[in-house]
Amino acid sequence: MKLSEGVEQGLHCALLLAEAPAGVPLPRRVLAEHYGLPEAYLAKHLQALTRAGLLRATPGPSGGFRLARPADEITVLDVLEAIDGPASPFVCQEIRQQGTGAARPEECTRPCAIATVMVGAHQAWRESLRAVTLDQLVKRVPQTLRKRNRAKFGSDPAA
Amino acid sequence: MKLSEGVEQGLHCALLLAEAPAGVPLPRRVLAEHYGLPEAYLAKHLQALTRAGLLRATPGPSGGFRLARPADEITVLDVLEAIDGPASPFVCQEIRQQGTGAARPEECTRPCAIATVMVGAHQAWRESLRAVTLDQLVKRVPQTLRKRNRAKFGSDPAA
DNA sequence: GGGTCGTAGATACTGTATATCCACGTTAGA
DNA sequence: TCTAACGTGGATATACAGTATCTACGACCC
Ligand code: SF4
Ligand code: SF4
Repeated sequence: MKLSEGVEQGLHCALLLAEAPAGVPLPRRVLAEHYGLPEAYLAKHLQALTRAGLLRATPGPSGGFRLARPADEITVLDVLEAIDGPASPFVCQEIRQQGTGAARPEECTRPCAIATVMVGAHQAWRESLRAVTLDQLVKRVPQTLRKRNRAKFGSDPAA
Repeated sequence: MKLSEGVEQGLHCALLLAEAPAGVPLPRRVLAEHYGLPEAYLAKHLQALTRAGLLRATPGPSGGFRLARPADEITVLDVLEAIDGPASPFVCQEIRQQGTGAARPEECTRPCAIATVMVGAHQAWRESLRAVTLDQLVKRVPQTLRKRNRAKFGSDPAA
């Protein structure tokens, strides 16, 4: 079981966009260079985030990506599921209905205990990620680093 | 992100062993046929469970696999991590220290916020699985099915 | 109004990890 | 001693994450 590497890239980029002033879109090239990431691969994830309605993309010169909503309305879970998909890592193979010891259909009317446990665990995982917003993450970024980023991307709100 | 298919197979087999009477080992061939699973592949997972100390394997004629401890001392998490490994699905790539916007080492003394959130989610997931034992799962198996299994594997405790 | 550049978007290809299978060696019982 | 079970290693097939490339669109400049 391994989470796509794109999730971390997407989270970092979303976090950086949350740090930057609202009106200034950052092009994917800038994002890629800022973190030393392969630009083509990052493009795929930024598209996924855009399709999910988390980012807003504007083409043309001086275009780029920016958050589609306030940073306190975007959760870590939103970003993760936009990139990695909402599916549960546990996929049922209906083992109980196969082989010589197969259960009869009338014994499978209710979801089996194993599947129930796995669904519960997945929900616990999701809840834990849903509880944190980008806004909360920004506040934990070291002050010195935040200051440098603001200087880099033009912190002047009177644009 | 996808969980290994072997996890479900391992869980079903462990559950069946928990249903069967304690002293009777079941050979892997019987387990495989009971659920219609590829025997060679199942062998790999049963070995993993044995190495983890959850099952006890006895070679030779009338040998097979049985639980190494009582069913109420084996959790779903035990089985899952024995087969799929204990690693967190989120692997850190240290993105923050790369690229033109790299953070300085003195800004990375504490684990970053993103990693913290992911670790927390993983722990929530594990706790949810640790809370359920094989014994509890057995009680949720339909009575008719349980009866059939006992009849099949010899329920006589006076062996 | 037309040309040009810089952006996102879509598509095709490659590499790696997972799932499956097989063949041999080892151990314990009859 | 022969048989039936587990143990181990490696070869093969396949699915998916990761990579590179090409196309379409919109703003800006002339
Ligand atoms: S529903 Fe339960 S019994 Fe059926 S295949 Fe899934 S885990 Fe196994
Ligand atoms: S520790 Fe945090 S900042 Fe560093 S690579 Fe991991 S998620 Fe990113």
